Order: sequence, then C-alpha cells, then structure tokens
Amino acid sequence: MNKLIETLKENDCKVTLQRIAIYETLKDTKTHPNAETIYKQLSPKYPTISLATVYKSLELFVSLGLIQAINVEENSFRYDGNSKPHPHLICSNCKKVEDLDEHPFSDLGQQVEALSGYQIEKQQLNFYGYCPDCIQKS
Amino acid sequence: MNKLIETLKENDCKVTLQRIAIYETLKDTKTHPNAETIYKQLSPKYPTISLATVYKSLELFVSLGLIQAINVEENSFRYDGNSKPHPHLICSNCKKVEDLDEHPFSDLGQQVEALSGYQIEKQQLNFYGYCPDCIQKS
DNA sequence: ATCCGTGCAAATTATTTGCATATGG
DNA sequence: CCATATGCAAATAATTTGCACGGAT
Repeated sequence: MNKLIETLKENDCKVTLQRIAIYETLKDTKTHPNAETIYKQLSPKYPTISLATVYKSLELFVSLGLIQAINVEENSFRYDGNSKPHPHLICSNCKKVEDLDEHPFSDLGQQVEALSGYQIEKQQLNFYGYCPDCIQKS
Repeated sequence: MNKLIETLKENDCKVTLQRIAIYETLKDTKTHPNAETIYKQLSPKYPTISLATVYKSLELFVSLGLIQAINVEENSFRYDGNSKPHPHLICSNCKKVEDLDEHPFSDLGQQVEALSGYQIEKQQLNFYGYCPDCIQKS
C-alpha cells in the first residue's frame, strides 16, 4: 500500500480512495481478476465506483510498473498485483490462472537477446494445461 | 495446402475456396496478421468474402491444430500459420511479431510440469522489447 | 483556486451469432 | 439432394473516450 502511495506521489498522481481500493483488491488476491471482476468485487463496498475508473486506474498502475496485465487466451485482460515477470499456469478446464513462483527461467530474456538481437524488456511465459485438482477429478 | 485439404477431409469439413484462400494467406506471410488484416488482404481478390467467414475459418483451423492463435498485448488475436509452439518476439516500437525459430526452450513444458504438477499441453512464450531495426534507428 | 480524477453515457473495436441463401460432396 | 458453409446484418462484449462535476493539494 505504501508502495502505491509513494509511487503515485512520485509521479504527481493523486492518491484517491478509488485507486487505493482497486490496488488493494488486486494485492489481496491471487486469482488474477479482470477489470469487470475487480469492479464487481468493489461495488458492494463502493456503490458509486465506475467501471471506467477501474479501467483507468489499472492502466495507470501498469504504466507505473505497479502491476502487470496478462493475456491468457481470453477476451479480456487479467491483472496481476505482482509486477515482477514470472510464468503463469492456466488451467484449460477450470480457467484459473496461477503464478509459478519458484522457477529457473529468469535468464531466458538474456538468452533470447543473444539469439535474436532484440533488446528484451519484458517476457510473458504462459503454460496452458490441466491443474492437479482438475486432473484428479477427471 | 495439401495439409489443409487432407485435414479438412479427415474431419468431414468442406474444402471451400474461402478456406483455401485464408489458409494460403496465412501460410504466405510471417507477419502474424489478425483477422481484419487477413480479410483486407483477401478483399481485392475475393470481393465477396466476409469478415465473419474469416473469423469462422480461423477458429476452425485453430481447433484442427492447423494454425495457432497468439495473444500479444493487443486488443485482437493474431494468427500464426505454424502450429508448432515457438517463442515470439514482439517489438514495442514497430509492433512487429517475429518467430524465434532456433531456440533451446523446447523442454520448458516438462520442467514446468515437474515444478507445478500441472499437465502442460501448450506454452506461449512472448518476449517484448526492441528489434534490431528499431534499436539502430533510435 | 486549480487541476486532476471520477462517473456517467456514448462511442469504438473485436468478435460472435442468427438466418437465409449458396455450394461442395 | 442435403448438409454444411457463406455472407450479411444485428448482437454482444470489452474497452475507450468526452465531458461536466467534485475533490485533493
């Protein structure tokens, strides 16, 4: 939370109730919600918040490097309160998106730079398959 | 092209001019176009083709494993005539999407399976940065 | 007091769907 | 023939935008 407030101030952005609530919602979950889901979660507590504000705030947070947007094979973006790049696991059955925290892939970007001549700024590693829960149930 | 015709027949789908043209357009390019772009490219030659048909055909090809859909940080899907998984390089400046053909990442899926307990079916490796051309120009 | 952020509604963009017609096997 | 595919238009879904008002600094 301090991180948010600090970063907003450093960038001459106002610290508003809405921004705090949206950021907090995202930090409190590991479900990688999309904008609509965050909005619905906030609505009961903040009935006047608007979906447009959710979109605008998320976009701001992404641009400030506070969170990351992730593209899984869905029609909407999902958001991750952890801005550090890390692989995501997507269950094709239950559609959950999990983080893979312990992973040996941190130097992939450098390998790709050497192979391609690109200057890599960001990587997105998505692994689609079936989660242990869904495997067991089937 | 034979691959397309064979696969369509094996799956009791009709071999139509539209499907051939759409598949061919995708196979002939390395630009990873989206549906709209494919449609515009076909329009001069096939003025009656419809965007809906392009969408439907692409969806069919993906489900038959003939091509792959890729999500880069854009609002539309792009398509790749090569259905084998391979990393993509996305230039944040000129927005081009390239394949990384020679890469040592083919066993990443197995590593992820071991780490996570997921059964991995598909992986998507996207590297965002600046391409050699754009680096030179800047 | 000033300017930025919010909320609302309308606009835009991508994609999907329903259905009548056309066409491949 | 007959089922499937096409083309059109309308519907849906996600996101963005414009603008007047309100609130933070």
